[in-house]
Amino acid sequence: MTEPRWLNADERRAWLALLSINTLLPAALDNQLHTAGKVSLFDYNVMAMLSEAEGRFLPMSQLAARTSSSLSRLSHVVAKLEKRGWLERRPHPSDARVTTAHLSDVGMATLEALAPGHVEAVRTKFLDALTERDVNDLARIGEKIVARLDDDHWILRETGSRP
Amino acid sequence: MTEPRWLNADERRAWLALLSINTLLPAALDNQLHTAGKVSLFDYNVMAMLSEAEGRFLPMSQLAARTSSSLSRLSHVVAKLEKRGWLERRPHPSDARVTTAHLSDVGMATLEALAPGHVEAVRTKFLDALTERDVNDLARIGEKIVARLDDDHWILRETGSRP
DNA sequence: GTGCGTCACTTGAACGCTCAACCACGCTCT
DNA sequence: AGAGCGTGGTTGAGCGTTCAAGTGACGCAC
Repeated sequence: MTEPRWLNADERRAWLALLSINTLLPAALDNQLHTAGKVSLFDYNVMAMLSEAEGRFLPMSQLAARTSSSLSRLSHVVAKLEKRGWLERRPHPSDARVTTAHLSDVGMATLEALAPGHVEAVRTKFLDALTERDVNDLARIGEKIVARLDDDHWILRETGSRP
Repeated sequence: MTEPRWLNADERRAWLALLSINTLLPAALDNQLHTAGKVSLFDYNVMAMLSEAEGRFLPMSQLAARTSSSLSRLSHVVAKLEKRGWLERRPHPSDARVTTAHLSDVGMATLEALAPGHVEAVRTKFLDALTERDVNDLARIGEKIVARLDDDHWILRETGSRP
């Protein structure tokens, strides 16, 4: 058994910072969304991903991929959002195994009402701290990390421009 | 009501990557720690922070600061770890309001047994994807974000990286 | 020295997430 | 046609987290 390679100063700084961001940033954004409309960051993201999809619907498994979540977690959340009338589940016409989640008009309206405040929060809690170069570096580094965690994550193929 | 400033391409890339990392990285590390010793990443961090403190103890509120957690969350977790014999809570000698959490010898031994595997996982899941320059950039950018979220976070004093 | 606000926690209930089990369907192979 | 396997999704139990409320203790004002 060989001696483990402990972290050096920079590695430790990077890791501790990421760990803190990891708990503080979602908490801050969750907070804003929850006071604005009783929605969690994850809920918001589920609806946002649907709103950007062709026809505003996606199979559950694709939606899970886009939100980096397990199918189980997504299933529970979609059930909750469906009860609120923001989503609807329908069987897939040609493959009876798949369920598609559709964003309803009410859901879309809710999302549009929430979006400006949310984007503003993303800026004030996060992006405003960074220079243009920082943002660019972070995108590059972040995508490297994502690739390491899931080498065919949808992010790595995508080219969009909205939240 | 003015038009919200939507995210540009790089901002969106950075934000989506961070969002994914945020769910994938803790999941991966939690997983390793849980199979190695039925411990969560947060549990591990609580013990690690205590192990690095003078005398291996800290007041609850300072421990909460070092783990970026709420006092409530910490209180529940410390109760759990205390039941396992890894921690002990004692009243502060001069201020009866504060409780100090002490890492026990058993807790320290557990931590030391877990540490090599955990550090290895931090490397393989995360640091190994990055060059030396990436790590440096990430530390710099990460600390900026932390500062924006909590302007006197302990991390920012520890590494002496502020004016 | 007596209020009164604040501080440092703790608690319990409600809610969310994870994990393992399960079901139904489709595909392939024989 | 049927067995077996993989895929897509759901469910419920157990556990973890959050939120709001509560408990003492300190400290300052008067």
